[in-house]
Amino acid sequence: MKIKESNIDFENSVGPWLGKTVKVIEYYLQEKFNQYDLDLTKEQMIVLKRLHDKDGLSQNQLAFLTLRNKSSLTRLLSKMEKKQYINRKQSKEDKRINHVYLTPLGKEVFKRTKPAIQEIITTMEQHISDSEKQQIIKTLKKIQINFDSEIESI
Amino acid sequence: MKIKESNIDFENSVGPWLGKTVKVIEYYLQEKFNQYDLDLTKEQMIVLKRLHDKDGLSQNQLAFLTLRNKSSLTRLLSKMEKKQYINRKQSKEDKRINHVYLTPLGKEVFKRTKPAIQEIITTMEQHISDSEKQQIIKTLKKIQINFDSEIESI
DNA sequence: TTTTAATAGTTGCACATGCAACTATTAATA
DNA sequence: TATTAATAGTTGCATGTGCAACTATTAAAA
Repeated sequence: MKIKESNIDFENSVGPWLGKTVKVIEYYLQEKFNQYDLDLTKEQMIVLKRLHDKDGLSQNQLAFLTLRNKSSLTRLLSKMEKKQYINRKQSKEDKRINHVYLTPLGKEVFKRTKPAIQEIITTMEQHISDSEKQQIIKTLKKIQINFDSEIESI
Repeated sequence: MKIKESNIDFENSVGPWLGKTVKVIEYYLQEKFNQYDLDLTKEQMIVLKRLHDKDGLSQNQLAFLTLRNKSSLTRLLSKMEKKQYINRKQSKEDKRINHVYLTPLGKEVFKRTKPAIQEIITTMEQHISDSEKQQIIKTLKKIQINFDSEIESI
């Protein structure tokens, strides 16, 4: 008689599927950027996008919006500043704060990402209906909320 | 009269949702490992898991299975070897190949990850029905296939 | 008002990553 | 068999990451 094993069904859990999917997307994204001769990492693209939405954000706000540690953002910005995509300006009201602005070059580079991004979205969402798309987003939101409420309760 | 803008709906695309969800999961995962006093990164955990499934894999196979570059795996293994979780043995049939084995310590550490992993899965899948779970995995598979066929055709 | 907190950003440290060039070894071809 | 090509793994280089300690500045409390 075989005793039931209490093995964890890690493989059939959602986690690994998510992880792999994201890896595939990221790989393809970088590929596209290279095809379009964009001197840009996906992380830097996200920063450009946020600044395009709202220029002059503080580093803190930018770190929050792009879901990264402030130290990580500091270094990301340093590289982008060296490439002349952004610049920092110290706030006059509060000297602790740096406001971050897109340069004309930064704006132009962001504009040039658009067709690449569009292609990626098109590729990704092939054969996926609109309701299916809404459904997966709904589930992803649920997962995030599951963790959020868990983390807050610590 | 307002002309329709051809802006990309990046925000409502599935990509960013996936990215954020994975970030949240990874954060929580590392948190749990610390709680359980596991001297382990999530990447190292995945290697342990693969070796637990099949001991003695080559580095090449392991890199493929864990979805990473072989150079990245080399360094991951070096750290794990230093921590005595694994060891490399050169193949006698083909001296280019290293077989990777779990040490007793590695096995023990992997065993100790199980409750942590179980908690994460439980948290993650709260309020998510089984059919919903099957649905999201199905959609994720579709996305992967979308990219795979795109990449192959290059 | 002086002292103490909190906040914004930077830096050292350790980790993880992909690409391309490299070494050693094995397989394929001339 | 000698030469060439392919393969497995390592290393240099540049990138990105979080944590904790640090500086400078501002806000709050004694």
